[in-house]
Order: sequence, then structure tokens, then C-alpha cells
Amino acid sequence: MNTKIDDLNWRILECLQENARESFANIGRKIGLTPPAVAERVKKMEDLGILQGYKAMVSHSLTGHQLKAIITLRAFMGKLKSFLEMVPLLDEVINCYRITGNENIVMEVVLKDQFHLEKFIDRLIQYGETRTHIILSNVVKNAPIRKSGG
Amino acid sequence: MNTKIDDLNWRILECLQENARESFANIGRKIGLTPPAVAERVKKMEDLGILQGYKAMVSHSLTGHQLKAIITLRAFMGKLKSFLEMVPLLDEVINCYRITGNENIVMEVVLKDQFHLEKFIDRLIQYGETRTHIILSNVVKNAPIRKSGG
DNA sequence: GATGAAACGTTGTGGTT
DNA sequence: AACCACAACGTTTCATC
Repeated sequence: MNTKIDDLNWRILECLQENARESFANIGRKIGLTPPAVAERVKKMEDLGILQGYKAMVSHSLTGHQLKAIITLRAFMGKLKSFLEMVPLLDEVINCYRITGNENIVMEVVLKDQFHLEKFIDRLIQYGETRTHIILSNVVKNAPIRKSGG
Repeated sequence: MNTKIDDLNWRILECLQENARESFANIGRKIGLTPPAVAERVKKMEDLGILQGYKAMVSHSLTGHQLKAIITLRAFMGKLKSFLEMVPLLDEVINCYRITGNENIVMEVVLKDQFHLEKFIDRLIQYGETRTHIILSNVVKNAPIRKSGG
């Protein structure tokens, strides 16, 4: 694996994945570095692309999205390219992957209710055949990336 | 929809979803509030559960995870409960949903390489029948939640 | 990486509408 | 109830070592 991340940097990544707003001073206290040393390590990891950003996690239900779904799409011949260009514009789609297998695309979507779902699926049918799975619960939610054993 | 989130709070949510480390002073400058006013609104949204936390986004590939996959599981009779208890312990699983349909579970997993994938699937077969889709690309990545139109 | 100083941000109190 | 102003405190940042 990538050996450029030492143990101190892994501990910084752990802290920031748990609470991205934690101060560098506080992280420094936990891992035994001064605030400028933490800041410098964070800056370097940002520049290398290891740290890609910091995001607030927002409740889906409390923002009016009572329904979540996993939707797979098997794109029609010649329709995949236009779908890939269009999908970033859909507010409902919070994650979208191109995958191997019979279906080309899998999406995680947030929706207000079943009427919203119906309208959303209607917008997709021009691109391909969809299959919808309603999300019943979120068993693991954005688990942190850990030093992969090895 | 939930009408408790006014326009200023939506703008705060936008800022923090884009950069969770942005200072309240800076957010206040953008939206025309003083730092204490922003801090108070953020605190209230945290207490209400609208803001659920702040997470650093870490590169999968640069942390040694060259392979990502979507794996669905159709749990064997009586095996779902033990799977749901076990899956949060798997470092490879960064998201896991219980869903409707023929398969009960869909997971997003990060893996070092194909050998890691093979070993990972071996650990799942006691719980059910799996189907693996390799992720080719990430078309939409953790898109922010927006004020749902209407 | 550490230190120390200056600039900046956060947080609490009190007061206004 | 939500906001502002001000002050005390903590944090970040930059120079220097």
C-alpha cells in the first residue's frame, strides 16, 4: 500500500474524519504535535490529494427527504454518455457510480415522497431501464477510511 | 416539507457542506450575519439533528484502496440479523443499506486489490448470496443536500 | 518540528429590536 | 427569539531557529 502516510498522519486523518471542525491545536494535543506542525501536515495532505475536502453531514429526513432509494440503470445503446453528463445536475442524486455488470449505473437518491420518486423515475426512462430499491435503513453510514491492514 | 429551515440556514448548510472547516466569521460575511449569530444558528441545527457532523473526505486510492465495489447480498434465512450486527465491524464497508427487493443489502466497499476482494467475498458467503459490481468511476460524489424544490 | 508574536476566530455577556 | 456589539479567550499563521 501507499507508504507515504505515517502513523501521525493516520491519526490526523482519523480525527478529521470523525470531526472535520476539530482545531489543529486540539489534534496536536492528542497526538503530541504543536499546532503549526499539524497545520503543515494537513496542508501537505491536502496538496497531495489525500485530504479531498471537509463536508457537513446533513439529515436527509429533517431536510424534507422522507424517502431514499438505490436505483440501478441499464443504459440504452448510445444513451450512456448523455446520462453521465446529465446526472450531476439532478439534485436528488447524492452518489452515482458507473459499475460493471448488467446494469451500468447505480445511484443513491433522496426524495420527498413516493410522488417525487415517480416523477424522478419518469425522467430516467429515456436513458435506460431502471430498477428501484427503497432504502429501509442505513446500517453503515460514511464509515471512515482506515489504515488498511498490511 | 420541513419549514423550520429558513433561507439563511440553507445558506449556512450550503457553506458547511462545501467546506465544513469554513469559519463562522467567514460564513457570516457571505450571508450578512455576525459570527455569534452564525454560531447560534449552527448550534441550534446541531441540537435539532439537522447538522449531524463534519467529516473529512479522504482519497480512497491514495490510502491504498485501488479497488471499489458495490456488493449486494441476499441473506440466507435467519442470517440477516447476525449480518447486520457484524457489518459495522468490517473496515472495508464504508456504506451499507438495507433495501427492498430480491437482495436485502447493498454495500459500498473499498479494497486494496483483487486478492483483498476475493477474501472479502469469502467472509460474506456464510451470510448469503452475493453479487459484486466493480466501481469503474464515481460520477457523482457526495453531492450536497439542497433545499428540495417546493 | 518548536517557539513566540501578531492576526484572526470563537464564545460569553449584555443590550436592542 | 433572533440578532448585534464588545471583550476575553483560544486558534491559526508567519517568522525565526
